[in-house]
This record gives sequence, structure tokens and C-alpha cells, in this order.
Amino acid sequence: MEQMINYLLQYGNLNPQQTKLISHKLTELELSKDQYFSEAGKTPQQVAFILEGILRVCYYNNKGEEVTKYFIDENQLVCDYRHFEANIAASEYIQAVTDCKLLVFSREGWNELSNTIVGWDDIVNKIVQNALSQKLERRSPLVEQDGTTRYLNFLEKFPQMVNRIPLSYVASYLGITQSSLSRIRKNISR
Amino acid sequence: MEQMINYLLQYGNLNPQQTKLISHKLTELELSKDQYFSEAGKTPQQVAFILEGILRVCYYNNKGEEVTKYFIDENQLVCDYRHFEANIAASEYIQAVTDCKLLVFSREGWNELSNTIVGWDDIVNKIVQNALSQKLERRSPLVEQDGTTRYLNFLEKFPQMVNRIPLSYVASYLGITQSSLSRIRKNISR
DNA sequence: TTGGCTTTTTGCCATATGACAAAGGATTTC
DNA sequence: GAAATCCTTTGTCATATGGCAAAAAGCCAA
Repeated sequence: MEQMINYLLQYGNLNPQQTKLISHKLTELELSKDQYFSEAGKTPQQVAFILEGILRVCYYNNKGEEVTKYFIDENQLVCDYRHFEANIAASEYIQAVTDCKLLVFSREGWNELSNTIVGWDDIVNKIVQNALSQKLERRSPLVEQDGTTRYLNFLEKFPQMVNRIPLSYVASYLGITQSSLSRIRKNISR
Repeated sequence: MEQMINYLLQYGNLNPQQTKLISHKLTELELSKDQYFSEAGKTPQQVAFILEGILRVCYYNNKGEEVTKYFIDENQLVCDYRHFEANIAASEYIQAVTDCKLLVFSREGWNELSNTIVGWDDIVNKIVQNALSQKLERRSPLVEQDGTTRYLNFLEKFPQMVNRIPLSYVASYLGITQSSLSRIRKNISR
């Protein structure tokens, strides 16, 4: 709970009364590996904060391949916020890569916070814009890099993740095949 | 001017008084091909609406290659908003790809609008989030596609752009070399 | 029109990556 | 601990792309 509040406080001020209110809207949720937090075709109904574990956002491209768009780990909010906000069906899956422990806001709870806490929307806007910028910054350079560079950068950015994620997911995130990634790893280790 | 107001009205309501206020903050600015609208290392001081022309956002990667991150054309706002808002030096260039006609808000004008028009910040937030999402959606799929697919999708998305942009820019946007793009075009035309 | 500049295409070769299949390792389950 | 399952590596080959340099085409100005 503490973790979650500290996270929010990075983006704006909240007095003790407000943080208490926020806490009251939160529920613990555990997901086991491979379970979905939200699914393509269904309208997202929750916003979650990750206490423990890694999730990934993924979809199926028109060749039917599964593509990992990004990973999200501890101490971050996770939600297909665009579709959550618009209250429409998502086009992507959010899936637990490891067993996860989450703190969850329901749609109702979330809306009440928006209506009750002055400045809540500002905080949320900042978080959303920050998250989008970050994703863009991470995803963008991949386009112009070769496989080895992509993987090395991934390692550097997320050293704590590699050992907790199946390589096939990492490969699909990096836009290369699993066997290529395997060969790249072999080359690097020399 | 009309164009610009219509653009804003997509994102929120504005009464005639407010739109008039907005108009008064706008200045026309012409850029000729290759001129910079904003530069890496300098703090962005303006937000612009494109009446005519195409701009691109680009930077130099660590191999010293020029990379085009995206193109922006008519009837859109252009600004390195993250750095504009934070009032810090940008890390990217925004450059005119063709001769351009812009409507420009100065930082001061922009701030006054924020202080004067109720709901202005909401509109801006929506625009920013929309723009970020769109960029992400465009850039993301590139990672998992081969050159031909990237180019065909680009053609489909921006049919009006290809003939106005040097191929080298398109290639650097797609993350392939100019000669590869040239060969791809040759193959396609068969 | 001519010459000079920029942009685009080609040629040639080396190399990285993909596709597909099989083999090895690791982990889980009973 | 054996069997089943999943994850990762490896082999083989075809192909796409990059790097580099030169040629061709397009464009502009005098």
C-alpha cells in the first residue's frame, strides 16, 4: 500500500486524508503465471499497481504471430488505459509473465477518486503521458537497430527481467525470432 | 485560422469568445525546406499548427546516423511538447521537409490560454495523449515487420506524403537503408 | 542548353536473420 | 524417479538487408 502511495506522490501532492481514501479503494489481486489481467475483445475494468511480478502487453499480428509490445514490472501501474477510459473493448492482452501480486482499482473506485480528489486527474494525466513517452522511447530505437544491439540495450535497461521471462517473449518484444535471439546470446557470451 | 479552431473543437468545447482569444495569440510563420522549427540542445519556445507542408522529427543516433522519428503534416499541432512543457533543452530536431506555413503560439501566449480558458488544459492533455498513442501505434509495428511490409503500410497510411518527401527520409523512418528501400520499390512495382 | 548539384537506382559481395526441423536441457507432475 | 511438457539451442539452407561505390536520373540555375 505504502509503495503505491509513494508512487503516486511522485506525480503530485496528496494529503493523508486523500491517501487514506485511495487506500480504501484498493483490493489485492493475485494472478498466476499466464493468467490474463485483461483481454482483447473485452472492456478493461480495472487499473492495477504491481506489487510483485511481471506482466506483458501482447497481441496477435495479421500473420497470427504473438507479439509482445512491452513488459511491466514492480511499482508501476498497469492498464490498457486508453480503452479503460473510453470504456471500449481492448485490442490487446495483458498477461502475467510470472505469478503476480497486484493492488487493484475497480472502475467505480477509480471514478470516485476522480470525482473526490482535487488534482487526481492531473496526477493521472501525468502518469499516462509519462508512460506513453517512455514506451515510445523504448520501442522507437528498436526500429533502427540490429538484433544484437536490441538485445544488449534490453539487458541494460532491464537487467532484472531477463531471467524471469521466457526467451520467446523477449524475442517477440525485440522483433526477432527465438532462434536468432539464441544465436545472438551465444555470440555475446564469447 | 478556421482550420486551427476546428482542430481544437474536436477535443473539447470552446465558445466564440474563447476561440477569438485563441486566434489573437496566433502568429503566422513560414519555414522554407530544411529549416528547423526547433533544435536539439535548445529549449522549444513555440507550439505550431501546420497549415501547409510537412515537418519531421529527427535525431542522430550513436552511430551518427540521422534517424527520422516521424512526419507531421497539415492540420496537426507540432511541438516537442515534453521539453516545451518542462522548459528544458530538446534532444531532437523538428525540421521542415517542404516549405511550410504555420500558425504559432509563443510560450507566453500558450500559458495565458492555459490560465484564461477553463478546460484548455484538458484539451491539451487529450491532444498530447492522442498524439503519443498514435505515434506508438505507428512506430510499434515496424519492429516486427520486414522492409516491404513497412513500406507498404507507410504508403497506405500516408499516400499523400511519399511524393513530397525525399526517399532517404522515408528510409530512415522505416529503419532501412536508402538502397534497400529503392530495391523494395522496384520489387513492388513489378 | 549546359554544367553542377542532389536524389535515386544498381551492382557486387558479405552477413544477419528467418523458416523449419530436430536435438538438448530444464522443469513439472504424478 | 520416470514420463511428459516446456524452453532453449543447434543445424541447414534460402533470403533480405547492409555497406560501399558507381552510374543514372532528376532538378535547378546561369
